Amino acid sequence: MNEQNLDLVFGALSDATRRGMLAQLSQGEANITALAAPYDMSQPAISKHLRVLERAGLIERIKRGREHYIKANAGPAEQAGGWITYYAQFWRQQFDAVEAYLQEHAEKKTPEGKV
Amino acid sequence: MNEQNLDLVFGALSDATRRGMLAQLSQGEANITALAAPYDMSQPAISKHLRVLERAGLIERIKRGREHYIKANAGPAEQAGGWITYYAQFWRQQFDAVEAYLQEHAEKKTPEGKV
DNA sequence: TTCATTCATAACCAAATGGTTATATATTTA
DNA sequence: TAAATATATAACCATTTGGTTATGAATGAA
Repeated sequence: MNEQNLDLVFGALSDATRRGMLAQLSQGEANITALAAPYDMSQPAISKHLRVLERAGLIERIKRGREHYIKANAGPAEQAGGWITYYAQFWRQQFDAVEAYLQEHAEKKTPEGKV
Repeated sequence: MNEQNLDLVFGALSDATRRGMLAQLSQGEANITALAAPYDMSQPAISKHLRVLERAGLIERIKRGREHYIKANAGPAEQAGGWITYYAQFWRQQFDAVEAYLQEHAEKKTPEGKV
C-alpha cells in the first residue's frame, strides 16, 4: 500500500456516515437502499459516499439485478490499521519512558505519592 | 473517543505530509524547523499541518524558548487503530467464510486445483 | 406494456482544505 | 541595542468535499 492509497483509506474513514456504513457492513453485505436507510440524506449523497469507499478499496460492489450489493473489503483497512499500530508503538514507548523517568525522579504533580 | 474525534484523527492521517511528520516523531520529539526540513513547503503550510495534528490530539507542543518542540501522542491514534481493528475482524471473517464456502463447493477459478 | 424501484450521473452550491505571500511576535545572539 | 532566528497569524486563492435537485438508465412487477 503506497502513500496515496493510505490518503484514500484514511480520508474515507474520516467521515462518520462512511464509518457507519462500514460498521453496518460488519453484519454482512447489504444493498444500497439498506445502507442508506439510517441516514437523513439524499440518495445521490449516499452514492457519493459509496464511491469514496470504493476508490479507497474499502468496499466492493456486486450487481444482482437492479440491486447493487456492497461488501466490505478487509485488506486496505488492515493495511491502514497496520500503519497506525506500527508507529503508535514508538509513540507509546516514548511516553512511557518519560513517565518512568519522572516517576524515578519523583517529579510528580502530587509529591510524596499523596493526593 | 466520539465520532467527531475519529473524524479529526482519520482526517489528520489522510495526508502524506502529516503522516511523514508523525513518522519522524516516532524517533523522538523534534522542533518545528526539524519537522519542516524534509518538505518543500512554506513555513505557514507546515504550521497549518501541525495545527491539524494538534486538533486531532495526535501531537503536543512544548515551548522551550523560541523553539517549539513537538511530541506525538499515542492515545488518539491507538483509539482510531482500535476502531479499524475491531471492524476489520468482521470483514475479514466474512471474506474468509466465503472463501471456505467456495473451496468446499469447488467453485474455484482454476478447477481441479490445477493451473 | 406500463409503472415502480434501484441506482447513477450531471450540474450546481457552500464550506473546508492545502497551499501561498506578507507581516507580526518572541526569543536568542552579536 | 540591533540583528537574526523560530514560529504564528492574516489574507488570499484554487481545489476538493459533501451536500442538493433534476434527470436518466436498468431491472422487476403488475
